[in-house]
Amino acid sequence: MIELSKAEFEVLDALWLNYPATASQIIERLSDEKQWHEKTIKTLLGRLVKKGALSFEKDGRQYIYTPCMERAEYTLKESQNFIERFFSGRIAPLVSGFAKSEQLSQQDINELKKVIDDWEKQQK
Amino acid sequence: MIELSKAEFEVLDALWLNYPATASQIIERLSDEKQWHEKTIKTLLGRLVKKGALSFEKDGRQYIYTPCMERAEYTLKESQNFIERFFSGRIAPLVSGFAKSEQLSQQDINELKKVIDDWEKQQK
DNA sequence: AAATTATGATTACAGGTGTAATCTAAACTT
DNA sequence: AAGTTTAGATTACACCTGTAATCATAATTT
Repeated sequence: MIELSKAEFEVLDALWLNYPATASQIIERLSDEKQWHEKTIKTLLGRLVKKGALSFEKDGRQYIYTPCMERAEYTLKESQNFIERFFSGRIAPLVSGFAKSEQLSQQDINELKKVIDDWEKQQK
Repeated sequence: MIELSKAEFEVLDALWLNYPATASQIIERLSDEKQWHEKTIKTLLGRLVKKGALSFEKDGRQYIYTPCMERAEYTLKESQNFIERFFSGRIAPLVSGFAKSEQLSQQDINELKKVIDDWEKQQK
């Protein structure tokens, strides 16, 4: 699995919003939430390329970046990894921990029910 | 939140198995799964103490370590953090990602149903 | 054409991390 | 009592990370 740092992920996440995109577009998108210097974001873009998380094409002297994987694919791997590390690979204990500490809303419950429902339908 | 590295967490996890415990007991427990040198584990214990994740009492020249928090408490915080970062704080999309990629077993579904059930009962 | 600007590349630098080795002193052996 | 072992403390060191600044160069402006 490609290992991304927190900051690297946030840059990639800004690209996932809409891609391909140039560095300046990504910087623009991040400018609301983060106080990062433009140089910082460029450094992170470079590291993402080096790690194989992004590819780019040249357009004049600019680069046009594209993620090398989909967000869902990446977050799935991260999730598996997380659940393996903290809950021996079982997902229910994670949800159960939320329930016990009153972190679940009725909306969460409804959404979870739907996921279960869909899963069962799909099993037929 | 106390931030622990991967390796630090694994050492703490070995202590959570049964505590209080001495360094040598922890080293013994980890010896099956990890190829860590004894010195490495001692370094990690020291870092855990420094970060405030462990406390200890002296017993002759040995230390007897105790975690400063419960496992469930720590994993809950990590989970919240994780879900915030990758799923904007919503838990259902994480579970849904597992479902879509066929990572859910019937057992997982049963366990999830029980969590939901218990939650609903508790709401009365 | 010269000056300025903007882009990516390279360099910087402190603090965290994995992975120990060495040091120091107390406890145990002989 | 002297030597040896062992526990924790200190030091080591390369790579990762956050956070840029500087450099080289191509494009744009004047």
